[in-house]
Amino acid sequence: MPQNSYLKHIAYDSVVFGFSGEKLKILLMKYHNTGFYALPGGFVGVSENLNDAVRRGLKERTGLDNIYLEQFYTFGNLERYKPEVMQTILEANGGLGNGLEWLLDRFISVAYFALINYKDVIPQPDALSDSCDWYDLDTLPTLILDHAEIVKKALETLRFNLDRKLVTTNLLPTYFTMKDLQNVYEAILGEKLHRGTFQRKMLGLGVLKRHEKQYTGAANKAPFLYSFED
Amino acid sequence: MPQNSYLKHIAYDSVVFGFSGEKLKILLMKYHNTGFYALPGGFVGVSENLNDAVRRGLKERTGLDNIYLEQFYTFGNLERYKPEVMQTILEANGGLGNGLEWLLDRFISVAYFALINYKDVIPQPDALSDSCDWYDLDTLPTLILDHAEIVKKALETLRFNLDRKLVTTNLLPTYFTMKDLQNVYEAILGEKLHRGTFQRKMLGLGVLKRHEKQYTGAANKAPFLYSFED
DNA sequence: TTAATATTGTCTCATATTGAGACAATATTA
DNA sequence: TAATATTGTCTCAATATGAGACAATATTAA
Repeated sequence: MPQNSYLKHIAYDSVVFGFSGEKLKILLMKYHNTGFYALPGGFVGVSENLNDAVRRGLKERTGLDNIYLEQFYTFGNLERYKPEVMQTILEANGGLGNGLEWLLDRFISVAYFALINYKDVIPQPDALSDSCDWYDLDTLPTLILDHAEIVKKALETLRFNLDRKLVTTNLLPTYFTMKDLQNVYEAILGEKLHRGTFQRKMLGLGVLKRHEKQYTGAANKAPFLYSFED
Repeated sequence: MPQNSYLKHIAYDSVVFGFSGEKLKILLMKYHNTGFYALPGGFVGVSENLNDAVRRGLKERTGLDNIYLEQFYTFGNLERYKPEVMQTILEANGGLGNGLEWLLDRFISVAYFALINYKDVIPQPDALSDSCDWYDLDTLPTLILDHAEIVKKALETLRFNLDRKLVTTNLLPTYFTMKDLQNVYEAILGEKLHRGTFQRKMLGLGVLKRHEKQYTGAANKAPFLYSFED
């Protein structure tokens, strides 16, 4: 794609949350030959909606359409302008002179978080990256630029909105148990919740549909499966 | 300022809320010879933090420093790219050829809302505008581009966060009565609140400091004045 | 000087919500 | 058939909320 196909100075970064069943994880890219870890991000086509650009990028990394996506902040501090970082990445990938000099400019980044069903995703690296993989939120590697701050703010926003909207079902498969749902809440909030109270509250929302029981073979009463009422 | 002093494609718009004592109002600019109304906005210097650019712009319009400011969304749809609007504005101000052609490009706009004490402000127009003045939120004129949508989202965000943070004191003078505070809440929420319950809740937060009574000359019990506990 | 009036600060009471534990129901294994 | 772990639901106390009631004023009218 020729360089003038993207808007200058504007980037996006996405914090893709997944839930393994125990822990919250996010997707990180590792760049070729640099040891640099970064959030999956990209640029906005000159004839493309900002939100569409982010969905396009997520589709490339995760293969998923119709992802739950929320824009939460735009980072525009000067401290995030470190051309030497991008220079290193480009040099590790065959150097400049490929019409990629525009990447060395200052960028303002619009940040989004996505909530997706961990098991549906096979992460895909891009041309500049060795890998795109899941990392535990509580043991992340060092990230480039201000990406650690972006992750922090994403989690804060998610927590802040948790009791306003039932978004956590996006982190689970279509059918899930009440315990699965509680595990997601506890992973996001970082604290234990009372089982009876949690169950009462979730059922009280009136948006969960109860299905048949899930017989796992465990030596105990089988839990109901639920789905999100659409 | 030469054109290359600003980052291309990036703008900001600000929804400045003030409270007249009865109604919520916002600041609007009216452009010379066009009848166009718009939110106060601006651009980001190449060596300037995004947040600082917004504070600089607000300082020019309101004369105020240390304003309560919150970034709430970044608007990047293609539909907001209407170069003919900016062209009309520029032609009404002496035409192009002044090195202002970059204003005809596509812009992504980072939107902020500010909460300020209405009485502290003497609105100041800029070079392109006839006026910068307060308008009732419920009887706004037609705004350019997507500015009506920006206002709508600003109000939604303000409402959504209203019971999480005590931000409304930013809309009042240093000393205010409980009724003043309740009026602000009612104006933002668009509904009446029960007096006793409201008072109990606000005092229960433990962040209001009670001062002497306010004797206004009205034929009734004088209310206490409060300030925000810092 | 006293009564009338509007508004305030606070209280009470009914209702709703929340936090924490208790208990029966069950799906499996010993 | 008993033991065990976990689930669904209930109960009860503690808290919070919604709505009205009432005494305490600051002023005006009589």
